[in-house]
Amino acid sequence: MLSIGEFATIGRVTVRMLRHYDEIGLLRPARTDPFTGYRSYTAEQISQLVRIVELRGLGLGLDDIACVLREGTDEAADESVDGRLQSARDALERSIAADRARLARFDAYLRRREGEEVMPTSTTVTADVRRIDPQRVATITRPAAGFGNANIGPVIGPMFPEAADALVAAGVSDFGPAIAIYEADESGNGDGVLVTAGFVVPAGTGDLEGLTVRELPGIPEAAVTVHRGEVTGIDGSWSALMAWSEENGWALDGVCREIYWTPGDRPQAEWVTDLVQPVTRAEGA
Amino acid sequence: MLSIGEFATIGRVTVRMLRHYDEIGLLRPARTDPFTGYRSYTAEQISQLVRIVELRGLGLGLDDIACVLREGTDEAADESVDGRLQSARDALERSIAADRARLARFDAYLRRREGEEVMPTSTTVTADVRRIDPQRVATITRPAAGFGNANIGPVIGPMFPEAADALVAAGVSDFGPAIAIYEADESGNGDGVLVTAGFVVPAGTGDLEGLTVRELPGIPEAAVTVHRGEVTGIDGSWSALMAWSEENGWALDGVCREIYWTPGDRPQAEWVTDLVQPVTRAEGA
DNA sequence: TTGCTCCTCACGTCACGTGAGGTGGC
DNA sequence: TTGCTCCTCACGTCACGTGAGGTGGC
Repeated sequence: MLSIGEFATIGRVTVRMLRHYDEIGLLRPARTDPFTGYRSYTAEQISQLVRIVELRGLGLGLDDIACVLREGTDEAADESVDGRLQSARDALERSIAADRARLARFDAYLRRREGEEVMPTSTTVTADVRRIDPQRVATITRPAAGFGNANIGPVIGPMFPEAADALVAAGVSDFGPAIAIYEADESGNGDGVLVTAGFVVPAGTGDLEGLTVRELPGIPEAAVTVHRGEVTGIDGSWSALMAWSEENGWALDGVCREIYWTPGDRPQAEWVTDLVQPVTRAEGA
Repeated sequence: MLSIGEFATIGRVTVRMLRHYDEIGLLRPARTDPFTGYRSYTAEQISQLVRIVELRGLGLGLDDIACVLREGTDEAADESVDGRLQSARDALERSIAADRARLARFDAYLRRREGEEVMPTSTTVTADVRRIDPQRVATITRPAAGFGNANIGPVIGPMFPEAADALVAAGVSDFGPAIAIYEADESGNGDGVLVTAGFVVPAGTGDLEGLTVRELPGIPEAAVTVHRGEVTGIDGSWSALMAWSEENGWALDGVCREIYWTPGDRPQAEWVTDLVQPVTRAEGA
């Protein structure tokens, strides 16, 4: 019989860990003195401990380890053990992939920091690249003569109240933020833009009179920044987002969107607008 | 001014996270109503939140993030921020390396499991590969005619009491477990073995009369199993360890050791002995 | 009045590390 | 008596998730 200290030394674990394994029933000492509480282990238990240490080293949780150890003696454990091993392995792979992506972003961040130190007068944009989930939207689409707030503004202005009225008329009152999408219009002289404006509606919303309901696909990687205040200044934020994307090694890839988070009854100075530009990793970046 | 719910929606974080950031002082709302406790945020604070989310996505802890955000306004923060970023990046790299090693061991473990299912009668050895730290030992060395317990036993038997007596005579009484090392003896007919036996002594122990004190180097990767019981059965455990190493894609690489954990005054049936064999990853494994 | 948003505690997470305070055998 | 090992609580870790129980304005 070995004392807890001897057993811990041989197994290269701490005494505290052995007490913990006892407490959760993972590895009970062969004997516990009923008066002093002293734990005693047998030499045979070393192999159990070695297995626990090995499995823990693979990243398994103690409950999974308990299942693996019970294998062969407990039918319920037998059934779940393969699944538990598989999901632990999956978690490990996901963790590696996530950490690698993190490291790439970290290095991009450090390069940007360097750039700012060298050239501290450059416009500091707070932007990042993230995944955008699919959204269902109820919209109106109209042509405009070109990009830029001067062309877009007068066209899109009336579209939001119209879309909101149509939604209310159709009995939908719990719609989300306003959204705008800009696509090149190839039917005209080539400079035209198709302006789509409307509101996010709950998933599963069907057709609505006077509105086009469609599912905007999710975007795996989109450069996103926030524009604050008057809509007249939005061109500058778009330029800054484009510049930021290029500087950080992202290539523009797809149709951009604007999401107006703030209700229309607030003063424009308080508006908060997401600018969303799909991107892909640029070659050589 | 934005309510906590609006601010959370725009920033794609939970309300609970904003309360947490308020609590730890990372991001205080622009205003907190003194009577109701309601938090209000300004549109300008969005950029702060975006930065926090971005840095958290790089794996930084909230205290590190606080430091980065204070940069430029707080000299103490300025000094530590580069170090904090560096150590966060280092941690990320280490985590990736550790997870990759884990994954490799996981796959080796799964292959072994497969093998056991196919051939459940095979001897099940509980062994694993781990790092062995350097140890200081006080030893005696003598030649034996060959490997195996029949050759080694009679030679090594008297060496432990002799070494222990010499240690006590030299005034060292707090020595650790007994240890044995076996090296091929190239001075004879080629079958001979140099048997080194002694005890682990505290780091820094100097020369001792009648004993050779030396530093055993650490081993980055060693296959280790535990032999339980009589020393006469130790050959079988060694064979099993060699077989296990080969089956799991490890090539033997270096001089093996035995570590006798159990004090000599216990019956041999209770002895616990580590068998340690340095290995390297076999080609093609 | 019903819904909705907001509030403040406060426990739970995971596998122990780390004292505090005390006991038993050499 | 001094050291050493052992014991049982019980708090702390990290960044929140998740109720419980209650309030304020439409």
